[in-house]
Amino acid sequence: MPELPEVEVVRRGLADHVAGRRIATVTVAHPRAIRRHAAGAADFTGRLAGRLVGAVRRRGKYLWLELADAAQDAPQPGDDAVLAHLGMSGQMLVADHGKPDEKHLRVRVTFDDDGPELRFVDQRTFGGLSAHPLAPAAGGGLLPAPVAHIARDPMDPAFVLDDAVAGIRRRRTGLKRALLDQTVVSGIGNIYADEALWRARLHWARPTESLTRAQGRAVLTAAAEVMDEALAQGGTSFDALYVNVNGASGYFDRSLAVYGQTDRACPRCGTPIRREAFMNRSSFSCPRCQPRPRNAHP
DNA sequence: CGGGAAGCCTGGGCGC
DNA sequence: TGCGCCCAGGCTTCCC
Repeated sequence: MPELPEVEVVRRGLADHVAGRRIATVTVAHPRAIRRHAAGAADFTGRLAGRLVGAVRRRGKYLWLELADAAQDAPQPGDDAVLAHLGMSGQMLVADHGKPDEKHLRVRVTFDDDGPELRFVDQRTFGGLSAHPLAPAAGGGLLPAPVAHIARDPMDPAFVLDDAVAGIRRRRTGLKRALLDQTVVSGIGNIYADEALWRARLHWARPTESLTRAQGRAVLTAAAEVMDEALAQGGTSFDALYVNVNGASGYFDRSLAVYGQTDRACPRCGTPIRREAFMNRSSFSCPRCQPRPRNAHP
């Protein structure tokens, strides 16, 4: 599932293969893929056609391509950007024209240089594309409107660890819910939340109100480290014509300590990893390293 | 207004 | 073999 490291791999791929090129045509094969573009498919394609792709930005799991008329144009408030969220199964593929269409091709973008096209492919259509004007953000920079409420992620140079810790401790919920809340800290999904909790030896149901500052720093530092490691491995797996999102977390799945490791030995103490129900899905943890707190959040 | 849960999707895997 | 069910899960929307 694409979480922060996987989206960053895609961002880098787009920066390498799409930035600086002028869009020729845009075809929407499945309207659900642009459902977040309220003005509809014709408006979406019209806003992109003929525009030059500028910088490729990311915050948390959202990424966007700035659009300009000329290469020397610096982005201004009101300029359009193409916003993408990969959801569960979204892929950005850079493909030669002759390559057969993928079964779940949703949007095709061609360029006036006749080079490889950009394809948005998404089996489960939880993801999608939309166009939005950039607007000045409270914390600086220019953001598309749907990203305005998303907190900075741990790879952002302006990320402030202690502010994120304070944000978690202000919540009144379980620790994992807070880690998954993209308005507190962004980029963390189910996989990296479980890995970070294991590294920090904290249980997912730990009430945030009883979390110490040191524990908050530990779990967020662990999240940043595990995502850095995943990025380093995921970055090795894409080639020139494939902007990598393969639906899994690159090669990093070999390095997961707890996620999906039910009944396997904890790498730290050997105790079998347990799986517990959490928000209609799963949490994986070590029963010995991460004992359930007495005051566990329900 | 904050917290929690339902709903959106499809294909792989499994039991019968 | 084929059907039905469960599971994966990020985000928006709705309700309390």
